Amino acid sequence: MDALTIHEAAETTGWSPRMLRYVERVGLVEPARSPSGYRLYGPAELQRLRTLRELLEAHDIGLSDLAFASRLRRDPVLREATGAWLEAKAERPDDVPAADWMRWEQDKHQRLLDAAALTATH
Amino acid sequence: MDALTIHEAAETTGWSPRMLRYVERVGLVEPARSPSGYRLYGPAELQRLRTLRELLEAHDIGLSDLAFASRLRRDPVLREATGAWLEAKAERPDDVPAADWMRWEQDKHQRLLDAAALTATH
DNA sequence: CAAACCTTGACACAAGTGTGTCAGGGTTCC
DNA sequence: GGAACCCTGACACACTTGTGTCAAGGTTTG
Repeated sequence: MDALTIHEAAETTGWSPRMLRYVERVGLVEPARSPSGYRLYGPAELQRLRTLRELLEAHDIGLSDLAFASRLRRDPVLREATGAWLEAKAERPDDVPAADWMRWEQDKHQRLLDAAALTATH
Repeated sequence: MDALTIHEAAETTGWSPRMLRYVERVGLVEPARSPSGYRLYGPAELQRLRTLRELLEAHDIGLSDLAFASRLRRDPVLREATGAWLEAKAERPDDVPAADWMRWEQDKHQRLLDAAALTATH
């Protein structure tokens, strides 16, 4: 099979072995393990590691930022709470007629329910 | 008018004056200024500061997390880039028939265009 | 005009992030 | 069976985040 060890994966992705372990602990790329516990990086993981590098460098963000984004998308309550707070900041009432606003609120609640249902279906 | 100085605002919101300046520098609550440069906190800012405290404590997140969430919602390119990366992680192909997938991709591009148009309209 | 505010800037410090290196001990492979 | 890998855990360091405190100087107000 075509799975690389951590040093090999480091070579082809540009990360250091140390950082591959760190990326794993942050929860962003978790490779399979061999019976004896060796990390095994398959083509999918290698690709994710390469795009991860590009993503971080292109936008000057950190692993923790991405971890938070991941949390945002997994936790609809958090997403709506932060969304609501930030939304108020950008709010310019004349931009949004009352009917649109109410429809938006309604949609938001629906989205919240949808998301909750999704995460509930394991 | 009913605008409070930084110490008064600190009293009624539970933040310290030091932290109110920090919150401002992070870009989350930016009070008006008096002609001589004093910060003036109106009812809107006070309310935002209180809900900000609740939000941070309720979800155990930091100011920087919220700042990143703000950046996410202002920058559609960043949003789609992070979204695409994280999406791949949760991906389970059997959950998503090809037709749905293509529709989703199409919607995503439309959303990206919409968002870009929105931010472009100043 | 002096007390009691306000401003910015700096020093300080704990905790978290990102990264290297090294130690002690298991695994693979020629 | 020894070289060359792998594992976890720890020490170390720089930088960021979140806070407090203090200094030097402007503002407001009794």
